[in-house]
Amino acid sequence: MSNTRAKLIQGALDTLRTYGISGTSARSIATTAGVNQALIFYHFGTLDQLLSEACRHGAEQHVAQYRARFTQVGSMRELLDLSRALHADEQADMAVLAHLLAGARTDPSLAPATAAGLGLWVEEIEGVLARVLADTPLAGVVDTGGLARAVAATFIGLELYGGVDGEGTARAFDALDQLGTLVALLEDLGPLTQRAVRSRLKKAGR
Amino acid sequence: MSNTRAKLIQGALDTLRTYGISGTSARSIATTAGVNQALIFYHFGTLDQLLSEACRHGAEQHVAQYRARFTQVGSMRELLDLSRALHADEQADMAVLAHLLAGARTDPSLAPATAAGLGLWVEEIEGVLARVLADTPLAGVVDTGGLARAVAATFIGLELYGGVDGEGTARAFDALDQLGTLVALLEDLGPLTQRAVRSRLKKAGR
DNA sequence: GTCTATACATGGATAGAC
DNA sequence: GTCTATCCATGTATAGAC
Repeated sequence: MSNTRAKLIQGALDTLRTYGISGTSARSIATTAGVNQALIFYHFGTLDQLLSEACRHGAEQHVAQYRARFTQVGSMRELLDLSRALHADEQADMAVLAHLLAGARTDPSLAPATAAGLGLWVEEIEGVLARVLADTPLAGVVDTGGLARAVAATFIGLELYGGVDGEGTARAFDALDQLGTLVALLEDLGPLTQRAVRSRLKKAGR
Repeated sequence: MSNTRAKLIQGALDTLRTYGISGTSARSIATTAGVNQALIFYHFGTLDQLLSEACRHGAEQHVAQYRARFTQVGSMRELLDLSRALHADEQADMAVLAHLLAGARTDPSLAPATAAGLGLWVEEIEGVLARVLADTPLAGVVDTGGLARAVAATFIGLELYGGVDGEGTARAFDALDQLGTLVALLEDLGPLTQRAVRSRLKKAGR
């Protein structure tokens, strides 16, 4: 792959993360990438297409980078630790996706790539949830795919919220930790209690 | 209050909700409001200030509109129902806040109003959580303020996610419903079990 | 308070030299 | 493939008539 293409894709990701969707333009990306602005249109045709390709590439890269850690997760506690690490990662991709989701409202051509990028994360999260929840009464009761989407959405929201209230965001993460502890307790229940909780969940479930 | 001011504030909210932050400009707002574009600067000075005032006004209005229903909530199940209603409300304010959060990255002058608007929702959610969780072992263990912020962030994320994947968003809401059922079960525990769960939570809590 | 007209900056995109 | 120069649309904001 051409060097300039790579620089532009990285520049697009950096610009989105740093300046948000409304601070992202062909000129600002070119400046960040240290590349002439006209090259965006030579290599990608339109700005949308650069952003779309950057989105796909960024998500693939970062998901691949975290895949090993995802597969290592075997408990609720480890999943919570990984979430904190993901949020602390300055290079993390969730902020990029958040701003592309916002941009997709004006520019629907961004929607497919954004949905696909988010989908990669959802897939990974779902795999972990299915594994971690398997030993709890929640297995078979809760839709892990839906829950994975909710978790991803929470990340998106927290990433944006962090931009205006860092302290509040930290408190939110702590609270989710505490809530996660509740689910973690389910892992330690004896088989008898497990079955009791499960039957009550199914009965109460809608 | 002047009629034109009101039209512009409503126009700003409608434009943000419909076209997102990158589709929101002085011209697009004026068109939506059916008002001359120059009047924005006569009445509000700058576009930022119109957006900030619209944010405050919108949040105040909608929170007030839902306050009665918030105070009626007495159980986890009722809280989940209210969440669905809030999301189904086309006029709802969360999408506006989501796009202002995205815009605040470029234009920091938007941050205070956005944080304040979100704060109104957080306050309301926190009140309900404190009430609903009081009868569960989570009381005193989980920080309701932090949890309220996490809930608000989830709404923000789901609102944006809904723009690119409506079906996925519906699944996410269903899954949260199912997870909420777990917490709802805690309300029905006998006092003895309550204390047992609580002590294990405190022991496991970080 | 409201309108028209306009100044001026920024943004997407292209032409054509190298 | 890359650069300079430029076209043209859109955006914020202001001046001045009404």
